[in-house]
Amino acid sequence: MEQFDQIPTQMGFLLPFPPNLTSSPLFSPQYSKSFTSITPSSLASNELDDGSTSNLAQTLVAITAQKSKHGLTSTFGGPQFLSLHRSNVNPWSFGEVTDCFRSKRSREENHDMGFFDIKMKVKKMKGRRKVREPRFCFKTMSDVDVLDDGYKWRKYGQKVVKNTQHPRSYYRCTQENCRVKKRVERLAEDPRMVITTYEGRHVHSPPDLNLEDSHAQSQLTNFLW
DNA sequence: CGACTTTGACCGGCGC
DNA sequence: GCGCCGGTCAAAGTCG
Repeated sequence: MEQFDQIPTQMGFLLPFPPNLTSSPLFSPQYSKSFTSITPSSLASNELDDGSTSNLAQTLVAITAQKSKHGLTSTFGGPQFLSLHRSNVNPWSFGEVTDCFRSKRSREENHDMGFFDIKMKVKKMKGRRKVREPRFCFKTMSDVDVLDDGYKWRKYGQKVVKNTQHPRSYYRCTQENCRVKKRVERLAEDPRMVITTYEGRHVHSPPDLNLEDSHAQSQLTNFLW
């Protein structure tokens, strides 16, 4: 597999607070205050001590190291990332980001934020509470569907979702005892864009990457900013 | 022959 | 209660 050609040259992570964020139907002020942007210092200080952030950093380090290994410069952009889960400074006590897709209502009303809407599930489950793994998702401009993030994945399903012409693929980490999953699909409005959603935390380092490698770690900052 | 992909069936959550 | 839909399973197929 040609590893590195598969890394996208452009990566627009969700969601770098657009100015009109709070005016979106799905981003009422009481929702938007629940979000916290992730900064290099907050990552470093473990301020955002939750699974999604950790896993995001983990994956970014992996991808960055892959780029570094192949002598490529990072062109990843975006000033801020969004915490998608509960944390000390993100006291969104119950709820989760469920879908990083443009909402039906937004489509119908022809909102064009230039970003995706996030649909939030805020109601409680009946009876016992369902525990969901932390998630984060991002979109990339790429010819290939599956980005090489250093981990090994096994495909376990594919589904055509409603109102999209491209199927969604489901992958699981092949590492034993690691329950991380990811789904990959192409954006209906722009098939050049790939939406990747990670769910869960890896309980191991990428097979072909030593995360203790200080070089890889130091690349994270360059990668992000 | 093992690892991986494909694909139809199945299941559970959710909205009406 | 029913039907729709997304997510998962698992048997069969493919590949190296």
